[in-house]
Amino acid sequence: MSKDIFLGYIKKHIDLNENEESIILSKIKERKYLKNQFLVQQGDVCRYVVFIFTGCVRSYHVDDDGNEHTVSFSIENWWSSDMGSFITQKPADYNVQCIEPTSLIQFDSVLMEELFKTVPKLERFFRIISQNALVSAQRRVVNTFSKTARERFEIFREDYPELEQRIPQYMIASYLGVTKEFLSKIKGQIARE
Amino acid sequence: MSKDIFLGYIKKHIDLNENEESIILSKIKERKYLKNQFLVQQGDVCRYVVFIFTGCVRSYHVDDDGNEHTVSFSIENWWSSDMGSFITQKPADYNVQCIEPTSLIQFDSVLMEELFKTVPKLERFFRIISQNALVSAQRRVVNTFSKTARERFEIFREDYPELEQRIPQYMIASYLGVTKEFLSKIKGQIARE
DNA sequence: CCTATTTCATAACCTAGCTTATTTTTCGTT
DNA sequence: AACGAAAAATAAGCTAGGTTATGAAATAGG
Repeated sequence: MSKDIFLGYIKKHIDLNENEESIILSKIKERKYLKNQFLVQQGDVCRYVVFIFTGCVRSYHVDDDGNEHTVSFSIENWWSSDMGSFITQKPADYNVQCIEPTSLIQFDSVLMEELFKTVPKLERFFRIISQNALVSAQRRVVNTFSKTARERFEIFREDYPELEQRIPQYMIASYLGVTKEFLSKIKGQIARE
Repeated sequence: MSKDIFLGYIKKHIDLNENEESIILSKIKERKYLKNQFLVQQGDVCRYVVFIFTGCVRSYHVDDDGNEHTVSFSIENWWSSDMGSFITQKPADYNVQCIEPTSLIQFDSVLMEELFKTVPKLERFFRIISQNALVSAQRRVVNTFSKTARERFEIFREDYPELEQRIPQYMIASYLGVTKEFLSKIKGQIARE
């Protein structure tokens, strides 16, 4: 059952005894979203951190010129949120939108603190998760500065091989930090070789 | 005394009782580095996470073309490390170098786990710290994509007003993701207005 | 199955930022 | 104070990637 996937995921990073497992299981429940539904909209306060069972979710910022910039794609067994807004309860910088029908667990801040209180080990779990996410965000900054758009695209393909098929190309462009026209040009170049 | 600065910093995020405070105090000690000394060098395994009392430390990656890309500047009351290398014990992606004489606390992984075991609340502390760092790393990615070099420079000046005076300009350029020549041009433009 | 809308490809032209080179300024060392 | 080395300014020419525009292909809804 899909809740067990969640437990399994946690247990990759920390140990849980049976009691802790059952506490966690008792508190979480699955929720489904349709394609194109928003989990948060830029400007609203983000109320949830979610863990995804199936589907795909995109976080993106729309800038003053109306251009979209994708912060992350989140798929099976991964997290999503506007963490900055969730923590501070200030308006979100990002839209978080399902780009496929998506099933997930939704954690609001009350549930989150309740879980931390009853299963303190989860602090450790989220520490580890957050550190890993930080490491890859920093790597992305460096790649943006040190690699060409084409190199970044090739790295994206290697890092997320399945993802390219599931996501419209203009979203990938906005994740790489280039226009859709230029990504199209790059693909043309690669194909011609 | 400078160790108290550290406690005060922790207590901004979590509560500590006297016992926990004294455990922490008993385990940490100050260490000093000279200007230009390395805390880690790219390719070595990173053994420490450090908390800085005074001074300034820069983390930067040198790419295949020999160009430097600054990941972060860390000053008073902030952290520094190559977290990816520290966690995985794989070769570091970054150089971490003092750009001023620096006094700090050095945490190796043994000390870190010992602290987590004796003062489990510190897991929470580091979770919060890591989440905040993640939020600003993601914001930096978006800014890199959505703002011009000049705008990013102005944001840098606002975010870290004192820092510009303490750091050579070419390092700021490498933090903004532009060449030193182009940053110089930007400053010329701004001055001429 | 048909149409409307979204997505993608292609191409000509344009610009922010890079390269290379030279000069000037600042700073650490003696 | 004086010298050498590092840092910063300036400028001419260049390129990765953006803009604008148009048409083709794929998708989704009815």
